[in-house]
Parts: sequence; C-alpha cells; structure tokens
Amino acid sequence: MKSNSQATLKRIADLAEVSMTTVSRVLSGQATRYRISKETQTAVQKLARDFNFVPNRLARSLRLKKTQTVGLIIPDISNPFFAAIARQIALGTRKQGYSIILADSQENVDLEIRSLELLRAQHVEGIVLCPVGLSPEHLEDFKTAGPPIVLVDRIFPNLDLPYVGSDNLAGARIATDFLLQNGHKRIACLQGLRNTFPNELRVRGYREAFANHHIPVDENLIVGDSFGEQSGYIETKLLLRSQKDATAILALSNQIALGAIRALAEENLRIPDDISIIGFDDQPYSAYLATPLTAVAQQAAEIGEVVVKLLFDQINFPSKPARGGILLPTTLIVRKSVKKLA
Amino acid sequence: MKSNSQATLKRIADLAEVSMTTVSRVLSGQATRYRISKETQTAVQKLARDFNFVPNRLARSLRLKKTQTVGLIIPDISNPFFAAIARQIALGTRKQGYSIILADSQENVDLEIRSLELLRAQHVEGIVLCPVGLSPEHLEDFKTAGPPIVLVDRIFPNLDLPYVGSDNLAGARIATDFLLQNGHKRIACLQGLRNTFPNELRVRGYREAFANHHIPVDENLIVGDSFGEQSGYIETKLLLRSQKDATAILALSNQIALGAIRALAEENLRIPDDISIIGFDDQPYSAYLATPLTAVAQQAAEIGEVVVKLLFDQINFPSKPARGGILLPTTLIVRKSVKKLA
DNA sequence: ATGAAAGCGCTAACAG
DNA sequence: CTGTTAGCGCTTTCAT
Repeated sequence: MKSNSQATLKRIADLAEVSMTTVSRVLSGQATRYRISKETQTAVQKLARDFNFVPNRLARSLRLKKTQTVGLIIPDISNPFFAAIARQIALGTRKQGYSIILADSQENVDLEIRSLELLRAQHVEGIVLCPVGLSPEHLEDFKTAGPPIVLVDRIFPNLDLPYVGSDNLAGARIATDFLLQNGHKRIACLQGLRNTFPNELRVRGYREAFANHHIPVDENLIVGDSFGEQSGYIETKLLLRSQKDATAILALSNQIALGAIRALAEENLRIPDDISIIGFDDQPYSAYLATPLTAVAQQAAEIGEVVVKLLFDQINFPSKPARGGILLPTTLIVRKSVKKLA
Repeated sequence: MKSNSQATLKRIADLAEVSMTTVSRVLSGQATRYRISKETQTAVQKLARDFNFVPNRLARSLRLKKTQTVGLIIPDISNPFFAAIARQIALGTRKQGYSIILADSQENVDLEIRSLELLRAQHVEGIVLCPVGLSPEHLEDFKTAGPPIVLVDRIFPNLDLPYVGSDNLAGARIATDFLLQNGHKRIACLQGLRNTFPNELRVRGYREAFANHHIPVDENLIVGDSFGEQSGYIETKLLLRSQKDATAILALSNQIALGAIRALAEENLRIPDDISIIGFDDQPYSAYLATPLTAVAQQAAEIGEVVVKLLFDQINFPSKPARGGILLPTTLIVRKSVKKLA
C-alpha cells in the first residue's frame, strides 16, 4: 500500500506557520517580487522538499484557466510518417513547456469526434489534428469556438482552418511523369482512403501527368481505398489477375507500397524487370529493399516543426488572425524500382 | 476572434431555473437515480445542447480526485518498436475511458525525470514508462508513493516494480547460436545503449551461446553504445577497418541493423555472401530488404496489451499487490541474411 | 513582508 | 423530486 495523501499548499503553510499565500509565492518564484524574508523562504522550501510537495496542476489550471496542454490526434501512431510528425511535435511542444494529450483515432471519424470533445473538456490550449479526412462538418465549430487548431496531412483546405501538409499534387504528378517518361503507359494507381484530401490530390497528380502526355487514363487501373499495408497487398493481388498488362504501380503511401511489394514477391514478379513501382513517402529502409525503392519523399519532421509554429502562434497571440495553410514540397528520390521500357 | 466564454453548470442551472446539482445529475446520467422529472430533464438537456455545454474535466477531476488519465513516457516515439507498443497502449487505454499524456524523453534521463514529475503534478492515475534505462534511482519513490507504474522494455528487474519486456537473453542466445551453428566464429556484436537491461541481457545471450560452443569471445568484437541507426552505421564502418575477419554481425536493434546494412552497402559488401547479419526486433519491411533479414522478433503489440492489463489492474484494484514482471518470448525468424560457412 | 478571502467549475453529503 | 452547502488545491486581489 502507498501513502496516498499528497502534500498540499495548506499543509506546508500550517507547518511553516505562514499563510498559503506566502507558500504559493515562494514556491512559484515570486518571493523577491513580494519581498518575502530569506528565513521564510528557506523554511518553506525545506518543508516543500521534505514533504516532496508537488503542486497540483489541476487546481492551478482550473484557477488560471490555463492548462499548458495541447491535444494531438493521429489516425495511426504506428505509421512511421505520423510517428515522425508526432515526435517533432512532442519536442517542440515540450520546448514551450506544454504537455501533449495523445489520441489515436484508428482511422475512425467517430473516435476522432469523441477525442475532439474530450480534448475540449480537458481544456487543452490547442489541438493538432491529423483528421481521418472524410468529413469536415464536426470541425466547423473550431472556426468560432474552442481552442486553436491546426490540421495536418489529411487537411481540408476549404475549411478556413490553418493546415500543414505536403504538396501532394506535384509529388504524384512528378512521380507519374517519371514513369511515363520511362515508357510506362499502363500504370496502376494504388490509392489510399478515398475522398481524403491527400489521396484525391495524389490521384489528380496522376491524372495530370497522363493529360500532359496526352494519354487517356484507364479508370480500371485506379484501385484501392485505404492507406494500409493490407490494401496494397490485396489490390496488387487482384490487379495481377485482372489487369495483366500493367507495367508499373504508383503506390500512394509507404504502407501500400510495402503491401504491393509483398504481393509481387509472392507472385514471383521481379522489380523492376517484371513490373516497376514508385512509393509515396520515403522511409529509412526504402533504399535497402530488394530493389531500392524510388519514392516521393515528404518532409515529415519539417511538417511537425511548422505545425508547432502555427499552433503556438495562435496560442501565444490569440488576437492575430490564424494564418492559412502551408504545403511543403516533396522530392522524387530516384532509385532502382523503375525500369526504362523500350 | 472566438467566443471564449464556455458554458458552465451554473449558467445552465440559472437558465433552466433549477439548481446546479440537478443539472449535474441529469448531465451525468444520474437522472433516474434521483427521479428527476422528465420535464426538467429535457429542459436541461436542451439548454446544454443549445449552449454547447462541455463539462470542465479539470474541475471534475479536482473534485473527484480522479483524472482518468495515464502518462506514457517513451525514449523515441519514431522508433517503430516503441510506436507499435504505444499504439496498443493507446487503444487499451481508450477502451478503459482514459486519456494518455505522452512524453518523448529523447533517450535523456533528465527529461525522463522531469516528465515523471510533471505527470505526478498532473495527477495521472498511472504511468507507463519505457525508461532510458541507465539509472533507476529516481524510480525508487514509486514503490511507496505516487501513481502505479509499469516499466516497459528498458526495465529494472531488481526494482520491485512491475515490468513487461521481451526475453532478451534467450532471443540473443538463439540468434548467436544460429550463427555459430552455421559455422560463424568471428561474430561482431553491435550493441545498443550500455548498462541498459535489454542490452546487457542481449550481450549476455551472445556470450552464453559462445560458451555453449566452447568458443572464447573476442571482446574487440563487442562494440557500439546506442540503439540508433547512426550507431549501427558507424560501428560497422569502423569494424570493417579494424576487424577484417568478422564473418557475421549480430545487431542488437532494428535501427542498428539498418545502419549496418547501409554501411555494408556503401562498402559494396554483399549479404550474406561477404558477411552475414541478424537483427534484433523484426519489422514489416525486414522480409523485403535486398537480402531478407533474419531477425529476432519481439511481440510489440502483445507487450502493449500486457502493459495495459498490468496498469489497470493496479488502477482498478489498488489494494492488490502489484504483480511482478513478465517477459514475453521472442522468435528467430530465419530468412536469407545468414550464410552457411563450409 | 504577510494574510484573509474569494472563486475557478464541479460533485456529493445532507436535508428536505 | 430538488436544493443548500461545503470543499477539491490553487492563485490573486485587496488589506494591513
């Protein structure tokens, strides 16, 4: 059993035979400002240490209406892209003296909504939201009420809420263009969660590249509906049965790419000899895969940094209007997974 | 500008012309228990909805001395092993209706200590700590005071605090044995953070395997001092210069393995033809590397589940003595990165 | 140089 | 069926 009775201001005050006010002042570094005598100071400090006094932040927050806490909602923290962003946010947030309340929404809008409500109830001073991205209705309120918010990755640009993401359109266009340049015309597009901003823009980039080359796109080649590894695997399997003439794959996430690679390996198809592939979102391991993967790199750490900046801008200067959105550039990292066709 | 004035119990009470108590009761689902009239109920509920009332959890927590919150401290959330554990903890925790306060300690004991203090001040009801693992002194207190805690991965088994981890000793022993069985005698051991429980046990496993084969270990082959990718890279580079006769590498983390692979690639050394390698901690991509990696798999998700169980056991039944530690088994996944020597 | 007292928003005796 | 009241632990006027 533990001695659960925490020391409080009052207890220390009684023991030191001074008022709570004085204790509070000493312990919050306001001793000089209120000219508290050296003796009382040391006495109070000693007692605080002896009794292992830890001020109750709940009480403090309630009184101050300031929790020094921000919320972070992520669809899946085990996705390395999100994990990298989360890490950067954790570092920046701590630097500002704030804590993070983390919620994993499991790609589920209902959970996202519930998390958002909970964060409000917890009076976080700001929210970083990587939305599931399917519907923005529940976010409308944040324009006029609630803590400042910044959207990440699965953003809603029309929502008039600050956001940070990648230039998905250009990323996918350049990747597709690279495939086209290399003579590929039958390019399967393994998309992620549909009606999601990054997905739609990536698909649009894919289409634009085709348009630029004056080649019509075959809608049968645009398949899939999740950013997960499973989806990449299954869709690739299906594709190999139905569209046997595809010569290349554009995988719209790192996990999709991994799933596709797994399926290809199972079917004994060689990359890039039998089929070429480009992934979206580069990872540390991408260069060391059986065939080093050509991929569109996103600047995850930088995204995290910008998020922190935008968020604390709003927290620290609430009167300033929240700035709009920022799209960070992507780069195509060319490795060995694309074959040049005759 | 936002309308920041939140609705409160009192406001709703005034408008509904009932007492705060009544409002509190209907809004916390205690209407039936206190036989509150249907009319009052609906009236209150309507007001609450109209004013978008969200009860203040700070106040609630302060009053109830229950925050429904647990703390989670991780050395590096972008390490996929920790991310996988974190995800499972997030899911389990939410199922119990609790929130997570996340802290990334950046492999830094001071930050870990500060996080621990902050979590106490925030009155979390439990703490999951993946310690940096170098020193346990600051954890002594948790035996007798503070919220329940469970240690993960970088555990201190002598500390008499519940913990969950992998059977590192057996994992490393079996991996090393496999190398030895395949005729390797000059096996470099790329270790992680020294004086850390998993590291020491993994090194011990390495030694035991040698002992079982009656082969003395060459201390010059045990190098490195961090679980990071950089360390794997650098140590491999150095190794190739100083110990040219090593025929195999045992990398004591997934990130070390990746760094080693990078170094090997740079030096144009082929796996396993020129040198064999086994990694500790399997990852989704391991099977698809240039040479599919033989690795010791840890059950990250299961570790997370057990952690949740142990933690809520203590939270929900504080009188029960905290159970000791649990070490989950590891398995050697044999792929193609080890060559059989003549 | 120090203190008394009010109050942040909520819940739970206790009282009808 | 409903309300009064006290108080969780802290900070901050306003006094002295």
